[in-house]
Amino acid sequence: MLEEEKAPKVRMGDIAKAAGISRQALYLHFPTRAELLVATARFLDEVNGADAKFASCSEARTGRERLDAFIQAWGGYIPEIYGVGHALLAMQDTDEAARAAWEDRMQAVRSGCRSAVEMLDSDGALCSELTAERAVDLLWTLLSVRNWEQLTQACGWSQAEYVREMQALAQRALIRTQS
Amino acid sequence: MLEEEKAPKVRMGDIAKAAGISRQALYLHFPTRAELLVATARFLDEVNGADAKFASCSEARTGRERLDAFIQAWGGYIPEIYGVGHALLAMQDTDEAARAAWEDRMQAVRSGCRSAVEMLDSDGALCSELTAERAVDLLWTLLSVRNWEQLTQACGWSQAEYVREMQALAQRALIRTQS
DNA sequence: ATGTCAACTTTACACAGTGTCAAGCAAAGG
DNA sequence: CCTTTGCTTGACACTGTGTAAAGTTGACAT
Repeated sequence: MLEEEKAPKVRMGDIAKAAGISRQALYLHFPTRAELLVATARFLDEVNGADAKFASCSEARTGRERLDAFIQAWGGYIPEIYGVGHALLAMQDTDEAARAAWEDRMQAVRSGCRSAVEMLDSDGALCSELTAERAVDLLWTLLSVRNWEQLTQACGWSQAEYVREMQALAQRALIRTQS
Repeated sequence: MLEEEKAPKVRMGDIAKAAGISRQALYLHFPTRAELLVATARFLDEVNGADAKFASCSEARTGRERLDAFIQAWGGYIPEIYGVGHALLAMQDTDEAARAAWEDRMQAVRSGCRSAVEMLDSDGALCSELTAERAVDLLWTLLSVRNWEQLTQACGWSQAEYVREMQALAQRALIRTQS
């Protein structure tokens, strides 16, 4: 349901109905809407084998390979959690639990960015205008779910285009030009 | 009030109280919360001389100058409308008027991006890996309010750093490397 | 002085969605 | 047979938006 266009408008009652139980029964399983969404996100991670996808990144031997692999993995992962993510993002301002849950996931992405940047740095491949920390900030921002949303939704990019262009952009943005 | 941290939580009653009138009187002036916010945005544009700031971009003689000038102008403009913008963004999913109003403003930004990219292109300075359209998509996304928010809030960049880094990034991202 | 109009006030209410609470029912299992 | 578990139904509190109606106040016109 969350993937069907209007994620934030899926109400507790809708979910209950779809599950074939009463709205109240839903509250016997999940204390709040936020926690239901968070649990859904965790469930999706498990089902989709999220860990495995990201594990393959650490096999990369150069920083550049790692950067590409990470963008591929994360970029391919976004659409799978976008439904839940969107719903969670929509309640950031009103719900502390939702904020914390999302923040947590984003910090995980950030540490993925950091790994790639550090590997680039130790290869001596990091763009000379950037410190490692600043490069992490930039990459992390480039790869935000909102940016994916804008590019694939508003700009009409396909998933494959997104990954390809983002890899190319990240290289121009972060990697020292050979000279 | 909108600039004070928790923009989306400013309610009609809060505004009325601050204005020294009753909540109902507010509805005599603005039919809905969304329209009040939109009117506020327009008002801020006027007060801050938004047009003038962007007009100076078109004086640039090279694409690169124009790119820098546009990022400077828009980047400097974001903090001025961020309060209202944030409140408007927060109600995108629930309020069609808010969505349309924001979309409208963002299309204006996009056309600023397009002007800069086209000038770069006609200078022959556009990165060879990019079509003009794709460059516009990228620049527009790079300069999103959400990205500004993430970099200045979550990453702790100062306004000056944001502008400087964004100009540098845009150059690496869009401009053909001299070779 | 009287009338009228505009801007506002107070009070009340409809509506949506979340979350709480309490009483009851039905099937499973010692 | 009795208890527990998982549910059901129904009612309700709360928040915030927006609507509606009746009353007040001051300015200004005749």
